[in-house]
Amino acid sequence: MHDTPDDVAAPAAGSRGDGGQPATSSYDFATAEPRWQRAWAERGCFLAEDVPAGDRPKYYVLEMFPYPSGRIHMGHVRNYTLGDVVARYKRARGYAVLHPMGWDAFGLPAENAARERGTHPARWTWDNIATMRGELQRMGLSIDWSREFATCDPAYYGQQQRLFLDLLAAGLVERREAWVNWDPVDRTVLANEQVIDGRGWRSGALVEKKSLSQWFFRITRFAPELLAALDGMDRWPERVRTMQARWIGRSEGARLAFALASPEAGIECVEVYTTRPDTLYGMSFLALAPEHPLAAAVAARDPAAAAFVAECRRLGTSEAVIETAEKRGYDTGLRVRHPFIEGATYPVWIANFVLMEYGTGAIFGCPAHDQRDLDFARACGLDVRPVVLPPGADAATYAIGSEAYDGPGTAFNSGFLDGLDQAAAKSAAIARLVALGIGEGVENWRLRDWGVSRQRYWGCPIPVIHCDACGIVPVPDADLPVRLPDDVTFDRPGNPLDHHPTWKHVACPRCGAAARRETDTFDTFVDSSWYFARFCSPHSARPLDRAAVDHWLPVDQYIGGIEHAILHLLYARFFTRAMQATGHVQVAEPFAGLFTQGMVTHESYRAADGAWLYPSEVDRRPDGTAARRSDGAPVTVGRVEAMSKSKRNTVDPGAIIGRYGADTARWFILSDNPPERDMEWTEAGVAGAWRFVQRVHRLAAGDVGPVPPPPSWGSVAMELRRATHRTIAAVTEALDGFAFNVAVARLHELANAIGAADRAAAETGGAEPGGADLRWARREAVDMLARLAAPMMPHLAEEVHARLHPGTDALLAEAPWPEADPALVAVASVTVAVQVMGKLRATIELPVGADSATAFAAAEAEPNVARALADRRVVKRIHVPDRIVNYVLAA
RNA sequence: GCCCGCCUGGCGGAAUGGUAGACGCAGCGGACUUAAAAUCCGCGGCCCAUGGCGUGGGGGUUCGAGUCCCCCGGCGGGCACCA
Repeated sequence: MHDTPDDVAAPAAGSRGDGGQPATSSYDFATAEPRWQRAWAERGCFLAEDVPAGDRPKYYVLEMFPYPSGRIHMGHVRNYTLGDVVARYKRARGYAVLHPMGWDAFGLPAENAARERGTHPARWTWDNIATMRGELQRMGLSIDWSREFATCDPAYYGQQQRLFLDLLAAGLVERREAWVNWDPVDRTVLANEQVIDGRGWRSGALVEKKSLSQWFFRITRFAPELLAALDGMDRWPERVRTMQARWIGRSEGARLAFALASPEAGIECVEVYTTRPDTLYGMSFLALAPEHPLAAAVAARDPAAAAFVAECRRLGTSEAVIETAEKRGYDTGLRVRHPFIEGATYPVWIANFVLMEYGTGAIFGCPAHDQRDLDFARACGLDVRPVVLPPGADAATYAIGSEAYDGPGTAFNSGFLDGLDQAAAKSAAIARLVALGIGEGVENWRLRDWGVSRQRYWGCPIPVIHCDACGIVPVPDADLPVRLPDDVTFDRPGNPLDHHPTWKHVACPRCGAAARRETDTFDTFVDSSWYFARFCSPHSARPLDRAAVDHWLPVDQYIGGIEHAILHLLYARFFTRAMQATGHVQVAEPFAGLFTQGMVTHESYRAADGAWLYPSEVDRRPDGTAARRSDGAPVTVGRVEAMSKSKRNTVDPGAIIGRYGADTARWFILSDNPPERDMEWTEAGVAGAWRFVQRVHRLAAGDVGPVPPPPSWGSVAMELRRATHRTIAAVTEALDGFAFNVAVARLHELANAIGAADRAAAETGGAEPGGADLRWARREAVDMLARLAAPMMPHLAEEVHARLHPGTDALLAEAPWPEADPALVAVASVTVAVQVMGKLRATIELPVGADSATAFAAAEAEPNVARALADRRVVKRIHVPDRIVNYVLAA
């Protein structure tokens, strides 16, 4: 049987030593939580101003906004709890906090729902939003709901259209014919980043190549800045910065033209990009991508070449990735001249490992110093000629085996480059190429422009009109937003906007002739590339209000999943720079601090027939086995892994909150481990959090109202006060460092200290008559427990606060963060470890700041220490005040 | 293959180069109870125990290493023919 809160009986009365006050019954979160949520809402505790009048410093906390898929999941609970702790804590620390919420509401699932169930995407989306808003509100998040928006609202996407037209006018958008990744299942174009292992990131279908006219954001224009700025982003995780740097992929090298010994179909030379111009003397072949124009020219007259090219294309996206592609090639019979060696020529091959998309689609092969070239040379019987001599190697005998050498060294066998180190050889080679007029030093980027056209209905319409006479015409500002039509059908594949009988037919705004609307919509990553800025002035009639964004941006703390390390975060960074260039914002970078949370995991369960079972369908037995609840059939307990619908190892946040309350769910999700790591959701863990919530409630039961300060303090009261103030300091430090699990541990300790004081009080009654000092100290301790726990369990904290401060209507949500009294944090004496040769022999109690003479005397008085030192010569004595004493003995 | 991270009791984890294992979970013992639940208290790394060994393994720096350096292993993640 599973316990529910309702089954839990009231705790025993008189458990405290303060006169036998009966404790109250267990905490009724079900009425308390909504009550405090209403109180916060009525007082507008969490409302921010677009441009605040006061002089409080600003703090913008943002969690990645959710896609309204239907219900919230535990990943959301973790994400939004983390953000809420930060928001509530910073608010208490005196910041004016902006903590908004919205909906990433465009996207394919809404259209899939329309196709599968006949629900209109808008209806489906808005229903989901309503459900999920309710679930988030039950979590008690300190969100400014007056700023809420959904990206599928014309009020939002209309402004996005304005931004787009500004970017278009600024030359940051381009339309061009491009080979695109076509997802045949979703029937849409995918960005390179959305193709994973040759498959669509959402559908999993094998991606095909297709040529279409597309809109592109010119993200490559900002590649240098996007890369350089990563260095200064010290509040981003190192690995995210590394991933982005690699994605942007700057390299330095040379671009040079190889002259063909005899022209082919009018082509006289082949351009090559290389990062190793210093190894040109080691060349043994030139290789072309199968899609290279020269390869096509050869294929046009050579059926065998054509067959090889066709085979590469077939293997291209699919099997080449699955198999560990073997290097293969086709000798075209053509030859190119070496740029430096008079009269030398090399064969031109078509090779399956050369990519048309990177560099120039052709390479020169230097097998000795590039592993891929070496593999290819060995497979095709080509020369291997070393031209870089590793330090210490002998030029006469140095040879390449099965591994290419790409380390540092000195050029040899290299004509005018001989004896130069790598850097010098590179510049000398480039200088010669320039002098010969056949090449130059260049930098190259891996980053591609961002194609944003999607052949979908449920997205933001791209606000342009195609006119046969005028070409591409922006939709005039007065005609914005370009709204999606409601009356669409999903009974055939492709884009419903294109099928719509009237929507796309409009008059050209410029010449008035019949023209067509663009029927493509934006990639939904566009929607999420500026939403954080819109939150600053969500109701503005322009995309952004300069005063508001200048005040609030950048986001001080952004929190979300690592899965967005490249796509979303890079697009948002680009968009911010684009908005800066068009005068919409002042800042260049959107997110000053980034925190990436770990996943929520759970055991998975399988019945004998192999079917996955939900945790709620399974009973865990004390002996570690598991059984299906419905019939007791045995269940196999599987791996602990990320919660997913397919494995059914999900736990419904709504059910947890309904059963235990939001505070318990929040407390558990924070308590078990550091937030950047994966956490395992367990029933036992929730139950533990539930017990602590109840315990805090019990500690605040009974007579806890205001008491006059006592004239003096007994030792029990003083000890409790010290524990309280140490906790204030420790929890503050933990929250500053995102160590929420440590903050939880420190609060457990304070609760333990209150319990210990209660027991001591039962014995001594305190120093003051009637235990006035203890009553005061205890009340302080409970007060601080509630205030320090408030960012994490806000409802119960309010409940306790209200009980401690009867008659006040001040809310804890508006109260300042407590400050530790340094005099109480400081301790009078410390336990100092005594080591002999680094091994612990004793501990001694010393006054704080005791000098070395005192420390050594006390240490040597310890029998264990004296014994260890007996008959040995002490070479050195070390004393680190308040820390340690160590004796070094002669060998 | 390359890059990044991680490895501490039965489990999650804590620990400015200074007493390793805070705090919690699970466990065991006790109190309370007619009984159970709940609650409260206590115990808890390992061993040949006045001592010895212990933070994946091996080496190093240091008076002192979970922490710093080098090598190796394992696990996880990211990128992947980027010329």
